[in-house]
Amino acid sequence: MEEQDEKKFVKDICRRDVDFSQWYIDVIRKAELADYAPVRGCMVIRPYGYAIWELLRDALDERIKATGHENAYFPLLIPESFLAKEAEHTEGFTPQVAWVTQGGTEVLEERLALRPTSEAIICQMYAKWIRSWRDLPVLINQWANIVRWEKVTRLFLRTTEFLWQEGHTAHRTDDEAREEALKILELYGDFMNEILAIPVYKGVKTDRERFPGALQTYTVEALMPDGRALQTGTSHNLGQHFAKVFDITYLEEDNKLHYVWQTSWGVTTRLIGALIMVHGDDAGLKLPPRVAPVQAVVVPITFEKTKEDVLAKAHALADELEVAGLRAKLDDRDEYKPGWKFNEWELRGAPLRLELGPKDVEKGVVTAVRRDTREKTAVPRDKIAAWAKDTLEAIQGDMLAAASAYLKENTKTVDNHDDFYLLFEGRPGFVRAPWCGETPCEDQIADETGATIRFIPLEPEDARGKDCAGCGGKAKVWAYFAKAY
RNA sequence: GGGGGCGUAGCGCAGGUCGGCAGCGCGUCUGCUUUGGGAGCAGAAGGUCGGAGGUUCAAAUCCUCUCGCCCCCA
Repeated sequence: MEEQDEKKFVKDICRRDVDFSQWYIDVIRKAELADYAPVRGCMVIRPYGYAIWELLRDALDERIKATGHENAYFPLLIPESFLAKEAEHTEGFTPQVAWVTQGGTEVLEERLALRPTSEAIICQMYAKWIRSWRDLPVLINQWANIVRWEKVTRLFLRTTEFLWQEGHTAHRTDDEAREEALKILELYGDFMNEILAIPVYKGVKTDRERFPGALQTYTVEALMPDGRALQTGTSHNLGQHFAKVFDITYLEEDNKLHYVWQTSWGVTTRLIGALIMVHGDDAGLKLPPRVAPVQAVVVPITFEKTKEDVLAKAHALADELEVAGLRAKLDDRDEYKPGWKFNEWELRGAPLRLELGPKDVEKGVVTAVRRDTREKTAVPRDKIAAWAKDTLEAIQGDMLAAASAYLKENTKTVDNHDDFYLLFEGRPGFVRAPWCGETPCEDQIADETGATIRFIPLEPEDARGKDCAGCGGKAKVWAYFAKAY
């Protein structure tokens, strides 16, 4: 009976345990977050989905600025010769670059790349702008669109064009650049915890997974409910590779020319994909209050005789919540019944639903329902704003706690080859295992199990004395493996 | 890189083997009755069957070419 009721709530969404990818696509389309565009691999982010993006973008932007960074904007088009300067970078990105070869009727002398990332064009400008040690550090971020010609696409997770934020900084010393890269990693982690309610691991990428052209790539990794890891952010310590090829030099206090030390870092609209997967359930989307476009939806329950009165009171309720600083919305559409609205707002992930009908009015209460627990509470009308504020905070915390518990439960440790391979016959989540540190071994593990090293912890854990879970040789460190998106 | 599926009304699809009036469900619109977990009745609108060419008295259907999209596996 219980289960039947559960199913009745939503039609048209595939159950998560039946087909997770189908569920993911269904939620995106039914909640109107995005739609396929009539262009290969591209999507349209619809108003509701874009509202989520704006909320998380603004929250992140605030943190980026609070740490001394400024926003700027660089061109979409990058001349081929710029892109070709850093060899490893070029090799890494050329398979994915889209080109402009013609302007109007004129064939271009040099093709222009649609930026797959902006190091090339930004470094070119930094070479011009940076003259003296007094110009450093340069701390610039840009919000932009990116084009990467991916073979396989998936809404929000991998599309030909996507939105992101990319920070590009230049520093006087190696240490300062490393500190910057780590500071941003920390910032990303906190942001995902506090705003998105997504717990993450922070760590370093192995050589195999490093950003093309970087000295070191730091990563933020989350776990999806299907047991696959998703990289939700990266921060690169670029060293002096780019400085040397783009000739970004400055005059130090010692009156000598030095190359700058650089970082770059970014997160993308992929975060919305993570939000959907980490928190969603069979009823649809479940948004953490801090990024919910509608935090509290007011649904009036109207009957003919009391309609006018209830509607007026519902209106007043929504207004009062807005004044109290909540993103509240009155759903007074006449053409849908309350039951329909309940389902729709659950599907769209609104954290709180406030029902107001004649019985509530009579008793002086509002019937409040939490999206995350479906818990129903009769809240005294005069206390509703304060209650809603507190409850939204509680929901935010509870959602993080639930996701953290899942991450913890699905992080396992094994210390030998057999257990390791056995685990990866399924999708065990993160697996912590001893590793020898050799790329060929890592390649072989990837070939045989489909799992890759997602990260090595920032404080490497000594695994000497153990055998490598892959090749059986002498292990050096504990690495975290997972099958990834 | 390999494999598979699809293109017909806004959305989801049937029809295709066997050529013969362009269909169904949902949605939309109008009206009335309704409204505490996806309402009911009555009526209406909506089409270059992805595109081009061919066969035929006749093509969504058969043939050739072509464009596009999606999914799965590595």
